[in-house]
Amino acid sequence: MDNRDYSAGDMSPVSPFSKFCLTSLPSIGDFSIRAIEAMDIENDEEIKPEQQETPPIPCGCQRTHCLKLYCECFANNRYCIGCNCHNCHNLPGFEVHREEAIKQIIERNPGAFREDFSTIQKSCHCKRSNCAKKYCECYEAGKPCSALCKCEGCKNIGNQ
DNA sequence: GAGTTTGAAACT
DNA sequence: CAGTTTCAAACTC
Repeated sequence: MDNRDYSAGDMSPVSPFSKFCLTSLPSIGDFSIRAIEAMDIENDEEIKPEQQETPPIPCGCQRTHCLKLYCECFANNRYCIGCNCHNCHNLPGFEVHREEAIKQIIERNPGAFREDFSTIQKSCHCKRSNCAKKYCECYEAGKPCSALCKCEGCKNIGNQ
């Protein structure tokens, strides 16, 4: 008996890293199906945004193949669906590339893809926006800046 | 729509 | 760890 994990459903063993992704990043599974469906209709202009559960936030990445955290889709554990990106590798057909990229990012920052990402207190380093524009991640998240932030001239201090 | 500004992410 | 560069989005015109 080999003790490799074949739970992915095909004949390929599941690496520890893949297993991590499958178990810790459940949204990938959901979106892989949607992404494949979306690929079939990518030229169909009749897509109705209001029918989609999660409003798409299309990226426009040009240089990163959507495999770095600069890409909003990739950073949120989503495949690129209906995006305006170029040479996108954040798609079901590039799993090897994706896994390698995710692995690198997790090595650098183990919390980068945490499932409860949205609940983590963000911290910013804004200097010029006064944390009053969406350049500021705290502001964009609708949360006041905290002691974790190192911003200057912060006006995002909640309702005071 | 083109160009500028911004700050996170990535890199050194 | 700090400084610098790269990047894509937010913003302005």
